[in-house]
Amino acid sequence: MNSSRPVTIKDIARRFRCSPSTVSRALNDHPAINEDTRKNIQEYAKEVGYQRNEVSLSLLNKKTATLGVVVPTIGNYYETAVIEGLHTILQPLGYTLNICVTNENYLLEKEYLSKLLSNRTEGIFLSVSQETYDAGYYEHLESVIQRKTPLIFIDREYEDFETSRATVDDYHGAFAAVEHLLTIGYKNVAHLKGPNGLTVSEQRFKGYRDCLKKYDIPIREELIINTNFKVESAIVPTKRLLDLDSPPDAIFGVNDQVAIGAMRVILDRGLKIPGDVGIVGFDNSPISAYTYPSLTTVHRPGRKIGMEASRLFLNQLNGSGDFVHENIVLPTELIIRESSLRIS
Amino acid sequence: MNSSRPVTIKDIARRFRCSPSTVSRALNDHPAINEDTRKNIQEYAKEVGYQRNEVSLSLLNKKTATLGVVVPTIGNYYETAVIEGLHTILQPLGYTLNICVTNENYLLEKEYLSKLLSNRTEGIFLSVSQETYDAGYYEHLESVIQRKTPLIFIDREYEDFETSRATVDDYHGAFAAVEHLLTIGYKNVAHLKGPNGLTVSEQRFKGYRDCLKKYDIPIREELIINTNFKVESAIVPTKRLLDLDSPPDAIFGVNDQVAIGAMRVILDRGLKIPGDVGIVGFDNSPISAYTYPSLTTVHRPGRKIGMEASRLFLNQLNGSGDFVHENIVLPTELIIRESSLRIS
DNA sequence: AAAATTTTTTCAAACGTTTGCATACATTAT
DNA sequence: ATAATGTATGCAAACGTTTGAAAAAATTTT
Repeated sequence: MNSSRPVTIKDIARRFRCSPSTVSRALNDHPAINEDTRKNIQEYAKEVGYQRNEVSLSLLNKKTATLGVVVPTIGNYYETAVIEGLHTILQPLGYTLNICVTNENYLLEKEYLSKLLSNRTEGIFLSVSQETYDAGYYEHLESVIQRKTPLIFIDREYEDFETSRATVDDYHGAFAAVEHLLTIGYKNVAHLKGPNGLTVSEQRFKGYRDCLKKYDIPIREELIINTNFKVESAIVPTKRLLDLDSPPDAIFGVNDQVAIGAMRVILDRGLKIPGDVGIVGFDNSPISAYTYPSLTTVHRPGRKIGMEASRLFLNQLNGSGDFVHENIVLPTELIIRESSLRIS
Repeated sequence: MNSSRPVTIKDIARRFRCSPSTVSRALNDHPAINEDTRKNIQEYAKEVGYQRNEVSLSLLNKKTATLGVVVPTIGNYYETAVIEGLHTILQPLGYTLNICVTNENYLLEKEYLSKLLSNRTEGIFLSVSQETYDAGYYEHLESVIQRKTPLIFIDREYEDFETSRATVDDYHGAFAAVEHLLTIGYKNVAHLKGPNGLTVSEQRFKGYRDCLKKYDIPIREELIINTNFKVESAIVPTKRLLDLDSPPDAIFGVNDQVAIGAMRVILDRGLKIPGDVGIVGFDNSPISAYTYPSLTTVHRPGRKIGMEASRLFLNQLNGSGDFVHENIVLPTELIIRESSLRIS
């Protein structure tokens, strides 16, 4: 059993009866190294499977080439699209993404941030957890700020925090969705809302509300019911909506999952979509184009958000001390499909 | 502009005119430190936001408490469930998961593995990319083996590799799915297959094939068409199936996405599900319970796979040199829903 | 052959932390 | 007063690598 301690530069130096510096230089193609020495050392290194210890280099250079991505979940299409976008830009620059999933849990988020800092992560992309938002905690961010580690908020942000942000224009996306329903003749639009407090939920809700206002339609509180973004969480609320004395003739879901859940309940009642009830979702997840009926939805550019967030990070990194934080808001796009095509 | 170099133990030592050792001991509650000294130092450390540099510790202890999770994608429910399972077991033990997405790309997979080794990751969970599988490359794994870094295969494995594995019993899952279709009266079962070469694809295909054999049904090559797991990739193949002179009366999709795509095409043709065509998917993704009609599927225990894989890793870590690799195969479960309930 | 130049190699410090051992100081027992 | 004990701190090495400066070796020029 040869213990498998990784081969170090010192081991190689011993083997060639030279100093570690020589080995280091030989491996890095330093010009001031004899051609033969270089060749021999490189060959031997390859042979014994030498791999340089990046940990020691990190310590020396105070650079880890690692970035933290802290998100509440990776269960939805959107988050994975964001990660893909980050990846697209940052991987080629040599960065490793350390993806941390908080499960909407404040304590975990705090722990991850602390760990990322301890590991000298060079930047953090953060989409705060629901618990964090609910409780209004933010002390755990202080240390990130204090250490001047670039911090980029994704989507869910603290409004009173001085950092760069990349967000989707949820407000206008929601507005457009509801306006679309109203203009083709739906009168009573319900909203399956996201969890209270989260920016995405609230912005979409505002878009819904303001659009109704614009068309002089009174807000009916009973048409607004909370969900938790998951498909299951739409079932009971939709039933409640349909059981109302004056049920809605259209539903705007906070995301596609919820909209799909709602569709199911509606179809089960023998109602027609879009004939009896119109449906609009949010996200433009791949599945939304293939449900039956296909789902009208608001495209949310996750990949672009990831790429923009990367750009924000890079700007902040290269920026001077008095760097002004940027706030990117990407537009959404209404994708009209069958679930809202009223055959009048 | 105070440069934000992180506070070190040396800085604190200078401040208290003592040695770094004392500070280190004070911060770690070493008994041989004067109570006052300890208190003062700890207070000051907190005040200036000291956070110990884990990089230096990693170098010293040759421990990084980091594990690599290398997967082809995180876009599907299953993968995220696996990650959740890994997380559930390993996070409480202090491990950080470094999630690397290869996008089914061999070069990226290779680069990630090399980087993980360079960063002295203590273990690697690997689900090999399609390209890797296709090409039959495996040199990039040699260095992992050589360094004796625990390597756990998840689902997609090289059959000729000496490592621990956690896989789902795709074969029997597929078999059960097809048997279900046959026993309730479907005669011509088509299969929307996954990409060639991948274990999951091939095992499910084998289950399909062997089940037909068991029931003395001849294999019709034209009823087996490839997809790439994505919902879009099922559209054209399904159309082709329906256009056959003798079209299938049931379709077994390699996963839920593909099955959902197929359903859409079938419904668009005015055919009834399950009346005219029965459908079964694979994965039991959350959405499958809420499609219209709901989808019969094979439950794939992603979370459990993650937890079992963690266990395999821990066993290997604590195991002696002559550790025997384990091979865990978890059973699947057929979930019968509407899409295969023939109303005869 | 000595001096000047070029080429190649080594030395030593640095990154931040921990830890066994030595040392200094204070206290108690002789 | 001296020796023995106990308490608190410092020294130095170690982890693996890079790099400026010094040194050594080889080569060229005078």
